[in-house]
Parts: sequence; C-alpha cells; structure tokens
Amino acid sequence: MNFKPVSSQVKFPQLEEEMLSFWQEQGVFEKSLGQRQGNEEFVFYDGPPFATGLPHYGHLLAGTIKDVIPRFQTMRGKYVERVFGWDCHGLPIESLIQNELKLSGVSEIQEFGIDKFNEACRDSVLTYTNEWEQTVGRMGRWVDFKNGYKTMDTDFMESVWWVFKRCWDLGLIYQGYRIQPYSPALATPLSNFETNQGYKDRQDPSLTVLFPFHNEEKTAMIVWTTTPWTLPSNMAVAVGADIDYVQVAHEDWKLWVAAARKDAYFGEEAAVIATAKGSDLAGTKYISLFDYIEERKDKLYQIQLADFVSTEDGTGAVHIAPSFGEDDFILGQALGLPLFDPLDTEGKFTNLVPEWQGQGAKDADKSIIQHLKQKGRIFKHETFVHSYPHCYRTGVPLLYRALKTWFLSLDKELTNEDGETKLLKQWMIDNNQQIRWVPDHIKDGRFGKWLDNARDWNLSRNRFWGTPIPVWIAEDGDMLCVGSCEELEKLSNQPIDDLHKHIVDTRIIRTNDKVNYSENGKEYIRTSEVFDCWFESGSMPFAQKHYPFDNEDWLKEHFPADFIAEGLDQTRGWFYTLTILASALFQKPAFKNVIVNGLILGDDGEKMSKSKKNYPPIEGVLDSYGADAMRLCLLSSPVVRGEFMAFTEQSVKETMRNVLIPFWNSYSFFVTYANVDNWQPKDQVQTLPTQLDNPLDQWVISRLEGMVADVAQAIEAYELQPAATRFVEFIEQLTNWYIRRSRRRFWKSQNDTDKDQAYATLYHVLVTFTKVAAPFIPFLTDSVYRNLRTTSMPESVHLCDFPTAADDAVNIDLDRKMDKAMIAVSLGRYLRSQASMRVRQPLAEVILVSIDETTRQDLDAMQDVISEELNVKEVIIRENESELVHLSAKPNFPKLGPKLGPKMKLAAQAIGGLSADQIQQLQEGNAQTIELDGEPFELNAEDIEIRRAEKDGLAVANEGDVTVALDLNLSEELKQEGSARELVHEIQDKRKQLDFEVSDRIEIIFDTNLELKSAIEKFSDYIANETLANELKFETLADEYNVDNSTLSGVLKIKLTKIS
RNA sequence: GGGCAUAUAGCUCAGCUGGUUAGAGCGCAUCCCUGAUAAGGAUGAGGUCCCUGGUUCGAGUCCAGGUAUGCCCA
Repeated sequence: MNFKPVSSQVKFPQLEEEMLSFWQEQGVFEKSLGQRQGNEEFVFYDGPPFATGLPHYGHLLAGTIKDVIPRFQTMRGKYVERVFGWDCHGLPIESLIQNELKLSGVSEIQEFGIDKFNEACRDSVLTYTNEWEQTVGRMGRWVDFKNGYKTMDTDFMESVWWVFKRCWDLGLIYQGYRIQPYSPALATPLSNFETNQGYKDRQDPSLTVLFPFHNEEKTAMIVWTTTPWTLPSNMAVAVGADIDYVQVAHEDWKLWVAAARKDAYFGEEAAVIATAKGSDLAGTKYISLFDYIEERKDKLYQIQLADFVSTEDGTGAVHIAPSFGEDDFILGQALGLPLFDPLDTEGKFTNLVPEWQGQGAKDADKSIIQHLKQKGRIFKHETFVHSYPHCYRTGVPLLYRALKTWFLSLDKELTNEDGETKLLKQWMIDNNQQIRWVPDHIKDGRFGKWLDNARDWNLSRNRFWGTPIPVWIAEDGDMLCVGSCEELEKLSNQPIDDLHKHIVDTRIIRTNDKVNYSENGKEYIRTSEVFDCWFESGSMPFAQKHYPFDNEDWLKEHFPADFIAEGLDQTRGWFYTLTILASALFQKPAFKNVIVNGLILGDDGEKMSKSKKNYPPIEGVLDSYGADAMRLCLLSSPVVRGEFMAFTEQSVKETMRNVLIPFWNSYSFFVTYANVDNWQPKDQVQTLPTQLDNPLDQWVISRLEGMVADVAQAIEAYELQPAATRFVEFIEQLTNWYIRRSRRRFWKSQNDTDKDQAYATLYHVLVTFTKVAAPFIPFLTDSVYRNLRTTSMPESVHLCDFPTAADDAVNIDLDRKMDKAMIAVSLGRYLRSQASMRVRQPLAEVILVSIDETTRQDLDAMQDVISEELNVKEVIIRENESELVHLSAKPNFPKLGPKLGPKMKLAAQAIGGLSADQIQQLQEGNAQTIELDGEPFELNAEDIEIRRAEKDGLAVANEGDVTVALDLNLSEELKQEGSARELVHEIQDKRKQLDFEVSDRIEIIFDTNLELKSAIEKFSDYIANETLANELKFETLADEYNVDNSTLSGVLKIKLTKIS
C-alpha cells in the first residue's frame, strides 16, 4: 500500500481541523517563512481592524485576499512577513465604554475621571481578540498575531508623535477653524457618526428678513433663515451671479427677490418693477440688523456673490454668518470677513450681545424675532418642520459653529531626495499614479477624484482615548512640538512610559525664558485634543516597527509596501491617510499594489442585518462546508475587484460541488487504483512524466500547464477572480473528459506501459494542482498533497515552489484535435439519444464528414477516443458533406465590413443568395464574383462563413465544420455484444451490492435462455475480463438471483461468488 | 445635491480593440448512466443584454440623457 486509502466520502470541515492541527504542531507557517528568510522580500502591510466587535464576512473576505497573495509570493520564493495589527483607539470603543458606564458626553467623562475612563477603554478594547484569532485561524489565514502591533502601545504612539513632529518641522501643521456640529448640552463638538445618529424632525422658525439698501430709499433684499439666533452675527448677504432677480412693489417697499421665487412670496399677479442679475447687485451696501461687530467694518454688510446660492427654497439671497455655517465660513474666509461667535461653551450668548446675554442660542430665537419685528425688519414669520440633527445623548438641537482645530496642510511645498519640489497635494496625486489599483477605475475615479478635491486634513478630535497631539502651548501662544518620550522627559523633567492623555496632560513644560517671563520662565500646557485615529492608521508603516526609534534600517527595505488589501470603504480612510503621510514624509506612495474588495450583502442584496436574518452565521457555513469552500466562493466572485456580492450559503455549496468534490473524487479514484496496482512514482522529485504515448495523457498535461500559466499570470496581476474561476474549467476537463475517458486504463488487469503512463500522468496532474490551488484552498490541497508526496518532497504543499508552467507541454495542436473529437462525440451522443439507442449497444460505424482537411486529419487522429466514447466499431471520415447537409453562406463581417463599409448590406444579401455549388467552388479556392450596386466584387473563401443545416430524414447532426452520421443498423453480432455489455453492467452492479472490493476475483453462475446463453458464450472472455471473473458457469438458480432488466430478453438469473 | 461603481436567463456570473444565431454554472423539465456516487452525461424550456435617443454598413459593447441599486462625500 503506497498511499493512505481515502474514502470518496469526505468531510471537509473535519479534514480542515486535522490540517490546522498539523500546521500548528509542525509550525508549518513558521517553516514557510523560515525557508525563505534572506530571499527577496515581498512587503505586506496589514490594515488594523477595530476589535470592538466580532469579525464579519467583510473581514473574512479581506483576510482571505490578504492570505492568498502572500502565500503565492512565498511559494514564488519571496520572504513575506505578515503581522497582524489592532486599531485600539477612537470613538467606537469610547462610545461602548460610555454606554457601559452610562456617561453622557464630555463633561460627565471629565467628572468621572479621564484616567479611569481611558483605563476602562484600555481594558476592554481587546475583549474580542481571542475570537478574532480563532476565526482568522479557522479561515486558514496565516498571519503573525504574536508580533502584531497595537495602536495603543507606547512604542506605536511614540512613532505617531515622530510622524507628527516631522510634519510639524515641515511646516504642515497649523491651527485653524472648521465648522463642526456642536452640542451645547455636552459642551463639545460631535463626530459625524454621532451627528448622524441624532436626526429628527423639529419645528423651527421660518423667517424672511428685510435688508434695506443704503443707496436707495425703501429698497431692500429679502433673505430667508431658519436660525434667527445667527442674525446678530450676520456679515453679508450672498446672491448667485447668474441668478435672475426681480424687484417687486410691496406696501411702501421695493423688494428684491430671485425671479424663480417671486411667485412663492408675492403671487403671480405681483408686478415686476425691475430686473437684475445677481452680479449686478453685488457690492450693494445694506443697513445692518445689529451693530455688535467691531472688526473689518469696511468689509461688512454688502451683497456678495457665491456659487452655492440656489433658488430651490428661500428668496435666492442667503444670510451669511461665517461662524455658523460651512458655506458661510468658506465665503467669509475668501472675502476676509472676521469670525464673530458670541456664544460661550454652553451655547449661551456672552456680553458680546448684551441684549440676550445668558440666553441659549435657540432659546433666544423668539426674542430676537420680536426685536426685529419692532424694528420693522421682518417680512414674514412662519414656522416649518424639517429634519435637523440633535445631540444623540441629550436630545438638544445641535449648533454648527466654527471651532479651532489642528490641520495638516496639503498646500505646502515639499522637496524629495532627488531635489524635486511640489505641493504636498501634487505629490499625493502623482504618487497615486504609481499605484496599481484593482479594480483600476479607482485610481482615477473614486480615489483620484477624492485626491483632486482633497482639503487640509482636520487632525484633532476633542476626545480622550487616543494618541494626544504632542503640542504644548504657552500663555503667550508660543508652541513646542514634542516628538519622542525622551524629549518629553527632558522637557518636563519627569519619566514617562505611557503616552495616553490622562498621563501626558499632567506633564507641564517650564522653560527659563528670562526675557519674556522674568520670574519663573514660561509654562507650556498640552493642547487638549487627541489625534483623529486615522492619523495613527496612516502612520502604521512606521509605527508598527517603532520607527525610527528602533529598526532604523528596516524602513529602507520595507517602504513602500508591495501589497495591501482593504474594502472599498477605505478609499477615504486608510488608503487616503497612508497616501498623505507617505507623501508628506517621503514623497512616495505607501503601497505599490492594492486590491480593493467590494461590500458583501445579504442573500436579498440588501445590507447584512441581524434582524432581517438575511445571511447565514459564519460558524454554520464553516461547519457545514469548510473554510476552503468559503474562501474559494469569495475569491470567485467579483467582490474581489470592488463590486458588491450577494452572499448565499448556496454559493458556498456550489463552489464545493464544482471544484472541491470533483477534485476529491479524482484524487480518491487515483488512490484507490494506484493502491490496487501498487503503483508508485518513478522519480522521488520530478513528477512530470518524460514519455507519454496516449494523446489523452498529452492532452491533460497540456491543459494543466495552460492552467498553471493562466493562474500565475492572473495572480501576478492581482486579479483573483479569473484565477479562482480558472480551476473550475480545468477540473471539469480533468474529470469529465480525462478521467472518464481513461477509467478503463486504470482498472484493466494488464499492467502495461499505457497503464503506467496513465498513473504517472494523473499523479503529476494531482500533485501540480495541489500546488497551484494551495494559496486559494490551503486545507484540501495540503491534505491531498501530503498523501501523494514522496519522502523527498517537502512535508507540506505550502513549503513547495509554485509550479512554473512548462510552456513546451502546452500543445495547441492537440488541444484543437481534442476539441474536434469532443464535438464529434457530443453530436454522436445527441444522435443516439434521438434514436433512443443506448450507449451500451455497440454500433457498426460512425461517419464523420468535414470539408476542411485539417479537421479531417484531427478527427482521424482522435479515432480511438471517438469510437470508444460512442461505442462504435468503425470511424469513417469523409469529405463530401453536401449529401448530408444543406450549405448556406453568410458574410464574414469582421473581414468584409472594413472593406465594404456602407455596401455591407448589399453584400450580405448577395452572399446569402449564393448557391450550394458556388459555396463549394469557394471552398475549393475558386473566387466568385458578385454584383454590388452594379459593380463587380470578387469573393474569396475567407470572405464568407458557411452555415450547415442537417438534411431531413437522416440521423445526421452538425456543428461548425463537423457533421456526424450514425449507422443505426444492428447485426445479430452487435445485438449479442450489446447484451454482453448489459450483462457486464448487471454483474458490476451486483458486485457493488455485495460489497466486493474492486480487485476481488469472482465466479459467475448464469441461469438463462438459449439466446442469451449464446451471447454469453461468444463474449465470455470479454465478460470475464471486465468483471474479474475466473469462471463463467451455467446452472439452475433459485428465484432470489433473478435479474430484472428490460433490455435483456428472457429469464435471467445471476449468482456471484467471491473466490478467496 | 456631487463623485464613483453596478445593471446580461429564475439565481450567480462570462462576453477580448464594435462584427450580425449573446454564453457558462446552478435551478427547472425530460431522458441516460451507475467500478468517481453529498457524483456523472445528454437534450430542452428560459433573454426587450435597465430605459430613451444618437454615432455606425453593423451596438450587449461607443456617446448623451434618464431609471434603479450600492458605496463615499456634502
């Protein structure tokens, strides 16, 4: 026995568990790394997931992609380090802890104690890591968890500080304002995520206000607002340059409004006195509502142009308060308007607006409206209901206001080591061009466009659990940026081993600047914000190795990465932040190749949702079908090139049935017979057979090598779907043609050269397939490989080299011949089924007709295959097809189209009308002339395509240039042979029922009529040979041995006895 | 509202630089096979290639406009 016997029944999940133990015990992953140590490296960066929840399908998908490419590159001889990373900081974990501790917002956290809060985050952020390791491991992903990084490690955070300080030194960091949603109740800005949670309908004032012009009596612009509390901060009114405005008489006023909005405000009948474009009105000064603002008075209270003005609602003129709206802010910046924010941290008016001092902004609305009414400045006062964000904790309406934050500027010039200077943004855009994106449209599409419109990065968050921004600020505004623990220790005179906010904030830096501060020097206090945690992820290439504090040389060889993979949603996340920081620090892209996977949806094409139960649980799928099936299912889907995928359990099952089971069946077939024949590979290392005489063997090897080449090429191009689906095609060819056609060669009793070559071929095919498919389905392939390998081969398929396609084994000629044979066989089978002629009944002859000489030669070469498959005694090949089929012609459009152009239609008609004789003439190389629009045109054979239709009343079938006719006449001898075959079938069936081994010898006793008896006697050798019978006897048998087979006439009883 | 993508058989997907009978697998129906059996083979039914226009001798494929869905941004 050479190979461990395998059952055709296989439990993949169980097999996978066994492989997991084997890998674990033998340290196969470590060995796969170890044996490539010192080789050229393939650099992979792992994007860190949040561990605040359990892994879902999206993670499994990304994880699988992150496994396949490194496995492939390892088999290609590269050293591929893969370490896992954990994203520990950020709002998801803070929200979780806030919920647990029932803390509402910033002030309650501060009361509770930032130290206790942060420690609570630290304690629970790694809650699910064990589950993650378990699931990632179960999926067969090889990744180093032990040496992984966490973004909350002091080493990691120190590197983040270093990255920031580099940016600082490059002059990229500045403080500025950005409009942010702000909760007055919590006295803090909210994140987008929090803001989106709090949308609900509310009733707000809908106020239309008069802005009277200075230069014209009783003339005013009307302006609509829903936030009266921002009116004290009004600085301008914006109109659209190309929008049409009209003036309408109203009471004793002449009022300007957008033409499109006139009817809504004044009715259709109101007369238009004057018209103007927005651009005509620009610069007009108006009388302000209030007089609180002292700065830049020269710039205030004018009509300005802005492109965001619309006429969909309101008046077509927009009230501008730069402190309280995104558009307002940007316009204000552009015009050089000041900021005027008269609200305190709780959103109450300060003494800048004495009338409403102490009142909350929204609370003051009514009183402000009242005040303006008295001044005669209200045109219309209504209320309306709209969806508006509220504080997700306290339910109070949010305010949008300009708040000071830290920015990273994209607008600074940077010079690379070659002396090239560009703006940072330009570096990012150019570096993006060096990246291979899969799918490629992301480069210039989604990501490219995002870069084109990128704005300065708002780095800071007013939160607690994150890396603190390492800037210390003195009372006079002087700033110090700290780039390392050591630096902070020196400056603060205190040791430090944890860089979290609650520790770092206690470090106060004192300098002895006697010039400015004669007594005690200056005191620097850390700015309160922490980093947007994307800054940490983006720093990962450096921070994962504590660069530059450790591993200073490491980076030279490991930046940029050769490969990363993440989901489509990371375009604005990791892909972006990696690109910014790599461009800022090194003016290079952070990665050279990236696979972007799409979103996995539920079976109904909707988002996966626990409540809808539109997806199967992960463990369930793994337990029923296994990780290989899941991996291959995901990899075969367009989801690996950024498209979405509706995930169904059915699709996993299908993958298993299309690839895994047929492959396993081939393997178990091989092992069964190889053990019967005691076959073993001739060569301990080289599996490719040197001499193959049977065209089937040559053919399957040709197809194998073709597949190897295709798969390798696809993976190298990072196109995993074509690679994964390529297996299906090959497995189909292997099982449904090669093995089916070769089965007899394995089970025949003579041990001849042909049999040996069949074994050698199938052995090579199986071993090679395990290697090619190993990165995709690592479990099954290793299990098969380990049974098939010789002791001189590596102990695991994952320690093997990826096969190099033996190009000279690809035999296009043979591929074509076999294709022709397959067509002939398929047509012959069709004819048999039309005539209800079962395949076991031998026929005298099949006639194959083709006018094409090459095709005839091809068919001739494949005679044996065809006659066996169709069960015919003789294959006759003929040239003259006209007696079997009608010939007609149609134009070869690709050929004629460019030549004829508009005359194509006429030509099509003329060619359609060619006679069979003319077509025949063309075939024989005689050009035919047709008339097009009165002009002659010479047609050649290649200008037409021939169509064939079977003539009625004949057992004839046609496809392309192959026509097949079957002789359905049965001689007595053929009938007898048919009966013999039928008997063999019955005996084989019985053998199986009796549970005989495939190699057991038997004795057969028949009890039957004369007719069958003579058939049995005539074909006794054949029957004995096929069924491994030593003896055929005729005796009277009891009824229990009755055989019921309608195709065999007469009484028949058969008894089988095993000969021991 | 903007950007990007997707839309082909009941389902999952192919379809190369435009070439005239649009393919595969699964499912379904009928039949066959049973020494690969959670298999296998044959045949069949099943299509407005999302819609509308355009370019072209010719459009599933190119262009414009729209619809639906998803993601990102506002």
